[in-house]
Amino acid sequence: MGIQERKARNKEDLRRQILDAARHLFVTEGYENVSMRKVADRIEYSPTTIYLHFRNKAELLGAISEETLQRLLNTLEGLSKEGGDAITILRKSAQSYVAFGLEHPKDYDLTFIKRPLYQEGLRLTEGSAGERAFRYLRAMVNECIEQKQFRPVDVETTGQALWGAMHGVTSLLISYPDFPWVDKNTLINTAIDIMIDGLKAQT
Amino acid sequence: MGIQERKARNKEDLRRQILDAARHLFVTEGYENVSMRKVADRIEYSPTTIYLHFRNKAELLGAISEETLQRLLNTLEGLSKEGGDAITILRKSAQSYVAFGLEHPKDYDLTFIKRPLYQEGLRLTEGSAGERAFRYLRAMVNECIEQKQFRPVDVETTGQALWGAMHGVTSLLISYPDFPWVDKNTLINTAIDIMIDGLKAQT
DNA sequence: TTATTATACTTAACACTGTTAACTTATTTA
DNA sequence: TAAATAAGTTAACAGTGTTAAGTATAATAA
Repeated sequence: MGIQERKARNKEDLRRQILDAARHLFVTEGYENVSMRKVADRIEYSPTTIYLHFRNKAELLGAISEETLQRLLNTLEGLSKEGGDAITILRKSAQSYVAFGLEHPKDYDLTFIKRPLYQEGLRLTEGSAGERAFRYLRAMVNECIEQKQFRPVDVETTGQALWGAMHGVTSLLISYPDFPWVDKNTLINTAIDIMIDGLKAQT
Repeated sequence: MGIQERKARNKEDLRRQILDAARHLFVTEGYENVSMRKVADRIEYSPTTIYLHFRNKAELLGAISEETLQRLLNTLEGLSKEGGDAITILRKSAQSYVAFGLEHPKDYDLTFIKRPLYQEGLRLTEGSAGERAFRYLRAMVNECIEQKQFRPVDVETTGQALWGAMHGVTSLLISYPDFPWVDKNTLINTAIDIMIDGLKAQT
């Protein structure tokens, strides 16, 4: 029964085309400046064809955001395999998180800043990228505590505070590019150092 | 020449009506679900009248955001008059900042999260609310250093890192209301404590 | 007081939006 | 070969931000 498979493959191909076209347009022109007709034009299909693959424009954005989250997660999970002590991995992860945002500012904006407003975002269902990302963060914090490099703080609270701080720096740098920031790397590393120092065990 | 004054007053009145109607609608229905026609309906004028006071919808949002910024700034500046040592004032300011966001989530969203995307936001011209807010933050950090409660960190970098952390916690709590957050106050105070601990002078 | 000019506001229109229902065409199954 | 399914399109609806042109009213100048 290769026929059904071919059909499924074609359908999947078109879905990919739509996603790629939409991401390109969303990133270059901004979500609200991109119409379904523009996306359709780009893939040379009629606008309504998109609705055979996505319920509406918000769901199209949702699918793109989910892929962004996956890419970020892959970057982060790769890091823990490089080894090093717990704090080093945590620091590198934090740096990578912000770096990802600054390297793909429009994608970060769509996924973490803009998306929640359109679609109650960030599913944390078992196995979702969001859930895996947060489990990764929890494990890092826990490791720092077990290695006695952090004082015995609450893992969940600390994880959320760390995410907050990193998301804050990232989203401000992205959202206000004209603000008179100090050197970006200095700012990022200072924010990370302050947090880590504040969590360190008293010596 | 009371006539011109009356006219100016009427004009100002209508501007206020537009701003109030627009803020109410933006906050209750969301910026993109509010049309210029809806705002006009609410004040019982034709849609085009709004364009005699604001260049376009984004500028209308900009004016509302500026007022929100003013309100936040007033709240903060009131705090420093209550007295207390430098760290206490800094902590209370940080708490107030987040509290403001959580008490007016839609306003915070419009001003700090959503606005930048529509209009390259946050003017820092001499005397603007944004500029005053940042001067206030710098002064607080400086005071903590001079009182030897903070180690001699760079004031500008530290201020920006603090703002980042607070904005991050605030915007995440607002943007992801369904996320399994720990107790909000615990999270907020933990984030603040970690930062302050990380900045304290070694004793 | 009358004619002119400026102000405040409205009507009508343009080009575009997300989305749905109804239709056509091609492909697969019975 | 006929019926059913799938894939894709056309046409339309109700609504959008915004502009140009028009109208009425009030203020000024003659």
